[in-house]
Amino acid sequence: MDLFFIKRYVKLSVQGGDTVSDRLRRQMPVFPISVVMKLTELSARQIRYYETHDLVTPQRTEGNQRLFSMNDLDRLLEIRLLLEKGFNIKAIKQMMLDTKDLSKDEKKLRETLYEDIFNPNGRIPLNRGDLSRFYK
DNA sequence: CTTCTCACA
DNA sequence: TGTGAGCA
Repeated sequence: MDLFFIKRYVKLSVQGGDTVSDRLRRQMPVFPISVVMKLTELSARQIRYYETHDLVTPQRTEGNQRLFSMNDLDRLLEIRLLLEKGFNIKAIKQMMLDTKDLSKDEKKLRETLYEDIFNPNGRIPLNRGDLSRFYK
């Protein structure tokens, strides 16, 4: 299945509003790894591997089984997209870090980066210098 | 039967 | 990253 189709589908479910209940709904741990595998087309190995790198943080059941939320799902789809764009885990980790403690210029650059990267037909019109900051 | 962790002919 | 062992 086309990644952008899946992503759009998930986005519809993920979007919703910005009310407290909406946020809670997006954080609700409901998907077992088998469902996440099908929706993201990632292997269980990959999904668990990304968790060890703190790219996603699914909750656990009493039996220690992972339960993913809508947010987790959306995040995994972004990871896969970035992977297909040729970024490695370290780079992706840098890009997906919380942006709250970044400078204005840094935020602006990151926004531009994301717009380019997540454009279905888009290339990544960047200088090596711009990109290298994510490979530290 | 599904998922988990760990380890590597 | 894949894959299989051995549990829960």
